[in-house]
Amino acid sequence: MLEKEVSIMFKSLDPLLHSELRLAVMSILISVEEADFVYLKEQTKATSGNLSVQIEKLSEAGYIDVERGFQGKRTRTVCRKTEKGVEAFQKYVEALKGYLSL
Amino acid sequence: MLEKEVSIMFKSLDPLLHSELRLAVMSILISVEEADFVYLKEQTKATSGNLSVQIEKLSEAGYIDVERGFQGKRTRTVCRKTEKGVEAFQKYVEALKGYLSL
DNA sequence: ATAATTAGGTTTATAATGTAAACCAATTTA
DNA sequence: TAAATTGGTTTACATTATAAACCTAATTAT
Repeated sequence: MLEKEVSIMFKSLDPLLHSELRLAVMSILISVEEADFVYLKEQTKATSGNLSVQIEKLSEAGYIDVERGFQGKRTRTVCRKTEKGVEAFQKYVEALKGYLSL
Repeated sequence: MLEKEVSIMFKSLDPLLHSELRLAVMSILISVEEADFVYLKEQTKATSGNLSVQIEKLSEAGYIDVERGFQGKRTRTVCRKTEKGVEAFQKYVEALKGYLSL
């Protein structure tokens, strides 16, 4: 009985979300319809390289959609959360609560 | 003005605590006076090697005290949170809330 | 008595991750 | 036209996480 309680104590934390920058990106995208590279960079204070890599990972995982297009003549990369991304985020938050006793 | 709000959005996450296993260990120690290696291993389902390494890191950081002694004739490693560890944990939880909108 | 097994770990080697620095192409400004 | 800026990507390095191998002491089986 005790063992059963124990086994549910610490759910594993999705490694894709358990990363400071990727979590920040998802956090922003959850609360907003879309956000472009420049905006995400400002908000997270990440370097371009790091942000580029982490966006790519979230995209590969299917947690966000990335659309590379143009704003006038300049390139513009726009990101949006996916259904899958939202679910993963919610699940991550629930799992994390087990660690924080929230 | 908006910029000021932005700058406080994502507080940086203590890398020592932003690790699944180390966070689990701290989480246990927060709620309990002391816990030995075997208990921590059971609760976290970590391998001995990984647990050993992460305990050492928390200890080096001054977040926990580690006492190597004996239980009868067998060795027994007991861990306890420190004041510094508790403060770091609380700060981490507060910072994390900014990412989860809790 | 000694050989094998278990308990309680630590050390070491490898794989995965995170990050910054260097780079590139296009655009704008001097 | 040269220099600087924008909007990124690629690459190389440092850090981290993890498992596997190892070690010592104690227990159990032969």
